[in-house]
Amino acid sequence: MKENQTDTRVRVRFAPSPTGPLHIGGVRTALYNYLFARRHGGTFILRIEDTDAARFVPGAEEYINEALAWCGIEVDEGVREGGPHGPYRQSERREIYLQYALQLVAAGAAYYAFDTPEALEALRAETEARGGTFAYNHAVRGLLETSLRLSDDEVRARIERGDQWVIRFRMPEGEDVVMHDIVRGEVVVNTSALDDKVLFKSADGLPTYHLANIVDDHLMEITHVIRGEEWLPSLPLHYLLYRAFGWSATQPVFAHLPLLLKPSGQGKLSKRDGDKLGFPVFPLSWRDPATGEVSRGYREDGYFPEAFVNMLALLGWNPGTEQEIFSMEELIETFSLDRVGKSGARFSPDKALWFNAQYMHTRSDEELGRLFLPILSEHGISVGLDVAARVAGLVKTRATFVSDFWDLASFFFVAPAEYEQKTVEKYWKGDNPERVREVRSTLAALGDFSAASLRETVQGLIAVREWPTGQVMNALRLAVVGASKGPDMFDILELIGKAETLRRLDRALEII
RNA sequence: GGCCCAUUCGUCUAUCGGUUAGGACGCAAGAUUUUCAUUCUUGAAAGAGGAGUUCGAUUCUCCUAUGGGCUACCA
Repeated sequence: MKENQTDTRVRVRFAPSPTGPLHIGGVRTALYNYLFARRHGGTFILRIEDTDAARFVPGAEEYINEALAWCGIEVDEGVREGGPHGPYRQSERREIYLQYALQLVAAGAAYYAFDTPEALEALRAETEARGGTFAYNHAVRGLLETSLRLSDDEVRARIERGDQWVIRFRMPEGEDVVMHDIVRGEVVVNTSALDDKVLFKSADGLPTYHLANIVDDHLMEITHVIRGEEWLPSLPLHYLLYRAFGWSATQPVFAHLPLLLKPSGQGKLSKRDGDKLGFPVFPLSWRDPATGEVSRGYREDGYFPEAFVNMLALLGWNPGTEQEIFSMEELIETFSLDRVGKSGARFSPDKALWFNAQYMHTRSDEELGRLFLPILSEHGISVGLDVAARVAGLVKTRATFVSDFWDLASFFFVAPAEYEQKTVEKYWKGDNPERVREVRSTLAALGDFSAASLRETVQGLIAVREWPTGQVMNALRLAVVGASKGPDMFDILELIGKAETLRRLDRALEII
């Protein structure tokens, strides 16, 4: 694959379950699939795996679409986009799975089981009471109500009279399955440790994940399965299913991604973590339809999608160079699965902040001004885009989020209501108030109130009077801004204008 | 419990047997600056432990420890 960088046959899929909002681990999986597809000129498919009706959550599918779109991950084939291998929602493909399950039964690779969930539960409890661990496997399947033991007539009769049944995979005994994974290398598992997984259930007429996944990946001609490490334990089953179907030759290549861990390192990041961790775990905010509980999202927290994607891309993958800032295009050019790490990564909120600040610095003043405008109007400030953009440009190196702008720049629009005590003590002393008074009268006589002119005038005055620059400038800043912060003084003065400047100086001279 | 995966600074990571173990975030100090930032420089900070293999192991093998995943008629 490394040599063959463009291979239009590359087909990858992101296959989430609509059981709630996608968390950042899921977004990362989608991103890696997308990058891999684009890198090789292949196709990125979005397949909705809704085979568990009980866990379906309204709005989850829309959320997935919106989250991917926000990240700039474009779907080539999917529920919305359509495509030659549809439908792309498994609940709409239900007719196709049973025949495949039956094919496996006919081949002796699977069998009917009539045990009720209750009976199984009782068996499990009984085994555990004896200190054992229950597994539906080669050791017990011969004892249970299955087509392996029952006669064909009995099986047919039970099905016809409406008994519930499932089809289970007949896991071979004592066989070493040798698997290959792009990120992990060779993995060997002996089948004796595995159980007979349910493939299809009559109760809802739907397959389980394992069957649906293999059948759909085959039918959709998926070439590479890139998914989370939590799937590694079921890889032997999947290998065996491909073999039982006779599809081993066209079986996809697998890559299991390391998990994203909680910042504490204790456990994988989960949907339920919500924002209990002090940072969002979801790309977009989410309102739980059942509880009404709202979880924070990166978008609503003010992250730029490019920064979010950049941060996520580097969590588990690295280019092998020291470059850290990547546009989507650069990621596509550089991404490769063999540079994906093996160990789980803890998510670092600090690094996410840093990434956003980096993107903030390179955003144009105009774009930031546009984002600043609604915040200004929330504060009752009505100005043009040009002013908002200029102010944004002056404060952006101090900000991580656009939402920081107001705190950093409110003094451009509103005179200080109070003066920071610490700064008053430090700079509003000695001759400083008198000096400010003199600056004030000089400015009052000044015609050209541009930053350049102001700089020349004030610095000229300071030089002539032989004042200590820092003292005067800081006293001036205190009077105009109210605190010891902010951009260049002369830029501020130019922006607020002559009248407002004089007003603020007068007020400071009077009050402080 | 069983099976599987992993293990380099606090965190994300580089290293494809020989390096002063590199970078980034965060932290500390300094420089620049009229303030706050930005930026730049510098610093502290790591190979889980034990056996092997080898002239030589962070790198290969094994054991232990620790962490994680899976072990549903969920995905």
